[in-house]
Amino acid sequence: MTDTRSAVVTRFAPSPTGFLHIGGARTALFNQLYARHTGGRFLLRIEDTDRARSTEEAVAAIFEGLAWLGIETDGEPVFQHTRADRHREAVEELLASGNAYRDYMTAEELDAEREAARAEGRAVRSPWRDRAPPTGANLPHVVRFKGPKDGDTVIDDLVQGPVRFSNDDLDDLVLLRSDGAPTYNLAVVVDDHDMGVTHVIRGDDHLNNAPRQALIYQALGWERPAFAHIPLIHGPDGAKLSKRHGAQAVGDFANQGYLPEAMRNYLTRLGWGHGDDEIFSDEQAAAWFDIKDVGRAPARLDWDKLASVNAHYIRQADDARLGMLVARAFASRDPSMIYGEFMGILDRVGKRLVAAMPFLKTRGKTILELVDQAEFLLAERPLALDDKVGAILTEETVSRLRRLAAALATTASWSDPDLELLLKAFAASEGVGLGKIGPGLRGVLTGGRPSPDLSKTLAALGRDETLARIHDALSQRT
RNA sequence: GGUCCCUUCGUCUAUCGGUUAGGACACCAGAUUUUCAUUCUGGGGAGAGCGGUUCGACUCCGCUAGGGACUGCCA
Repeated sequence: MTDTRSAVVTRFAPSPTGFLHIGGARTALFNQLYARHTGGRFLLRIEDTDRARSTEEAVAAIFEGLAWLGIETDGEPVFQHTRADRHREAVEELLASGNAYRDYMTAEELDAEREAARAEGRAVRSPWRDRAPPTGANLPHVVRFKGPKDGDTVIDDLVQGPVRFSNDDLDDLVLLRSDGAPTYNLAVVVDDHDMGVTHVIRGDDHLNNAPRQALIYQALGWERPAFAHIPLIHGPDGAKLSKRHGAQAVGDFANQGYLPEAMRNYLTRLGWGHGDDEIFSDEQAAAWFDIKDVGRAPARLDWDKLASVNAHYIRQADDARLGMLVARAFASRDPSMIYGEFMGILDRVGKRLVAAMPFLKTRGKTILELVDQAEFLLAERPLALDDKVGAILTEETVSRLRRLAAALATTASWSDPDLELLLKAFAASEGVGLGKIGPGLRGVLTGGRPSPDLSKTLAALGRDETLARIHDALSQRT
């Protein structure tokens, strides 16, 4: 492992045109996993050669998304646009060696050529490919790659296997735009080479670019990296994942109450398998992950399975962390809230939530569901009671609740097990089963909201709140 | 239209020429239960179709069908 020349180098190279897509996140994860697995390095490059489309916010969104997911890169990120001079240098080389040419076609001529090429079912080529450049004035032009017309280019894809392309089918792609800016296909090749990338693991949508890039490597006399094109993530209906499927940005999943460790586990398992293993640690994932085990078919996002994995990690998670996440999600329900109020709510409910978390966290699959389940705790007095609760509060129940309140007011211990004993003893003294006590008490304490075992509910509420809620309901009755 | 890729239960997958085709999620039924959940037990459910190769094919090959990507001076 000391031979740095053979050490694996992977990279994630998103273009900052919006948010961090969940599919991109998985690509990043696979790259990181493979680097970890091989003891190599995992780099990040921001593909911002198209300055008009790239925004600061989008760059920030990528960093944020990766940070939230817990994906760390080795070394500083590379911004592609800063390397434009180096890209142009490579183009000069290509021009000099006869592997590129200046193309003076006008927009109209290009349109015509494209149409003709499509009609004839052939690749786009410029007449300037075999023509001497115009003399005199410095006319506007792009630089195109002059690819071979004969032979095949074979990509030995680590996921898809050998894929053969006929060179004649490949367009003479633009290397330099008329404003002198480098294009994607040129920049990736130069940057991957300069960064020492050995394994290009990226989305399936780039498979068609691979032969063009391979040809550029060849023309530049560079050794090409290994390619691994992983299938895209589709929505539950099999179509490309889009907004209407509920979420596509990493941030959406965060907002919907999924834990980053659950996302990592789920995403890793999506399109990759290791026997029957479903739940595994980051260390296990790194130890097991190999590109050859990545599936070749696109995988659909399954919300139920994600939720199930998330539920597992919620149960494992630290109570204090969960308590704050739930409190924050609860407070965030009101978008008009100002920061001070927000902190106030966190302060008011945070502690109660953390204390209740041991039995609360088995009751929901996402943080948002936990908020629903914690609602009985968070609601402020006096509680609105739903109709069902009203129906339970018969004369008999009410008088029984009075006697129970008295017993609760004087009991020495307010712990869950003692409260359970008290409840049972009370039921016995009334000569009835717990079924006669439970619904009424639960009703006045929660207003009809879902809640855990009665004794746990009492314990979570605390003595003062419990008695106050009972009195609220009783005074409403009479 | 052209080039390329894909196809095992509803979903994610295991299998890497010989298995009653396994697991997980989801679903259904039952048990437990003071609400809602949880938990437990059991159950149904798959090799797209058609041809080859082979003693033997989910596994290899071909065709068909269906799905997808690309086809930009976007990445």
